[in-house]
Amino acid sequence: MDESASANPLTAKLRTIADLSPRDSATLDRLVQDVRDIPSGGTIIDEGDRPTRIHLVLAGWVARMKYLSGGSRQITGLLLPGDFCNLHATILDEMDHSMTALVDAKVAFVAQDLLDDVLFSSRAVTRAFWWSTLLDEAIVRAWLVSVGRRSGLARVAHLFCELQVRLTRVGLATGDTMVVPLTQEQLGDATGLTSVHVNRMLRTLRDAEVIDVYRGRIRIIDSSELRRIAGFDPTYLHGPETGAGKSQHRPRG
Amino acid sequence: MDESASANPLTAKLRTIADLSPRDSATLDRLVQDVRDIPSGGTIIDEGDRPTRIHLVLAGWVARMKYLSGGSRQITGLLLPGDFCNLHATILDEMDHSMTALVDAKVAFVAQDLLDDVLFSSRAVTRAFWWSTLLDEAIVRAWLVSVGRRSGLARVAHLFCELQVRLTRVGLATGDTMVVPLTQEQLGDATGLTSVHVNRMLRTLRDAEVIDVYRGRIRIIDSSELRRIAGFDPTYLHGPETGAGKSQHRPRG
DNA sequence: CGAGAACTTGATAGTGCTCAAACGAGGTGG
DNA sequence: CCACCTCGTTTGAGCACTATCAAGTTCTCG
Repeated sequence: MDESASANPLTAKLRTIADLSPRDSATLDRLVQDVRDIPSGGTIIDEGDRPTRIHLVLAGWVARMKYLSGGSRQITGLLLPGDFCNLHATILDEMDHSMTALVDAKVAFVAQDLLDDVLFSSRAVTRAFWWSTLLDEAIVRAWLVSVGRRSGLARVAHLFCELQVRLTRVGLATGDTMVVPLTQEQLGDATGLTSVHVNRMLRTLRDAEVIDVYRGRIRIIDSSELRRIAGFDPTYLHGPETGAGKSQHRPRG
Repeated sequence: MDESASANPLTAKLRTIADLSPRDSATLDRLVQDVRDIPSGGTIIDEGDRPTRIHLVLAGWVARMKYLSGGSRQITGLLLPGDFCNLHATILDEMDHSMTALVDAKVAFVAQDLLDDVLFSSRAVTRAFWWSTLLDEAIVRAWLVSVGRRSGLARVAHLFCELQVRLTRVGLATGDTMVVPLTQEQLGDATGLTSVHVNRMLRTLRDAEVIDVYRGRIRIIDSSELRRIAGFDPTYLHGPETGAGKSQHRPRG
């Protein structure tokens, strides 16, 4: 959208921790060649497919999801603009989950060779890509912690805290408001809850005047209270804004 | 233990998918220089620490764990011999979780430079390391699916199915029996259940004559029934033994 | 043999699920 | 412009899976 700077959200994201030269930035733009529009609900790659390209989300939201035989499903990751779907997926035989666009999305399809070229183009870029990979892993682990050990209310709150940080990094959230185009069913699939229960947790957060939800737009009214409810410690997002909220863990037994 | 072949469980694991030359195998052994004994319950690296080395488990079991402020904790990964704790962790500022030995363990501490040397020593090794990294990610995601969408019984069963495959790869399980030195509380921390409930699920599996648990040793009596209960599809472990159980997912909505 | 850790089991409570129905908003065709 | 249809949200009632609390019991090891 902004033509003066790079329109590449990946650059914005990597700048979170890396000092990218204009040349690095230009190199990253080389990834954006084969851009495809994926309509809302469209599949980018399906379980069982053999991956041949790497995917980079440029616009819209994409979910990593796994369907179970009973018909239920779990969203194991939300990919925002600037996020990759598996940097080296082409090494694997077949996909064990699928990637679906949750809203109309733009996705760059990148050949592994091109990716490798870019990846090793400079020390800063290599390092930034590794950071990005480790961040993705950290996010999945944080989700596992949420789903395994937090209450429904805390899970929903925690997801919002995370999204606020991630969206801010790519310029998609400013201040206290962000667009979260997820249905309550999708929120449930991401947090391991049912849509009915998500609805009740949202109402609780609204009644407590912690957040305001209106038409896919979330306004965080009381950020510190939201983080308290969530037990949110941004350390795992490994950014510069981490500061403040250090964890107070205490080993047991 | 077996002096004739490489005593390096990493080699055994990577051979699952890679054709490693004797030279590759020797290169991998170079990682095993600074080996430390970690007693049961000992911490390898703690939340908040700045990682300076990569860790490779050689013997024993190690858990990735995250403590929450309420005192509860979630195990987000079980590292068996041959498993790395974060190939490039040194890129990150500080650990967002800790690594603890669940039994007496031997862990190789590897400098990032040495690791990089080995990593790029041959095309086969580079590829094998990537496979290993992607596998780790896939396992976390599978745990997330379990905890988010499976019943307590299925979660416990699924973990056993996974461990059976992983232990077999490094020669620690033969046939239907494996040593699983986890307390019921630790099983609970891994599956998002309480120790009491784990106990009941184990009893259910035992009463159904699906598994036999005795003194930290598990014998799988009815493998296909265990996999049915778990909804286990080994595809995510991306090995050659994947074969048989293809998933039958059916997208919804 | 004693002490502590881990396992078992029972009773009770509660968080979150299931089933059901009504309501609201957006889109489409008449 | 309105009827109608669909998808998503909202709310209620009842239930079930899993947590919590509380003893016992068994195992392990010094």
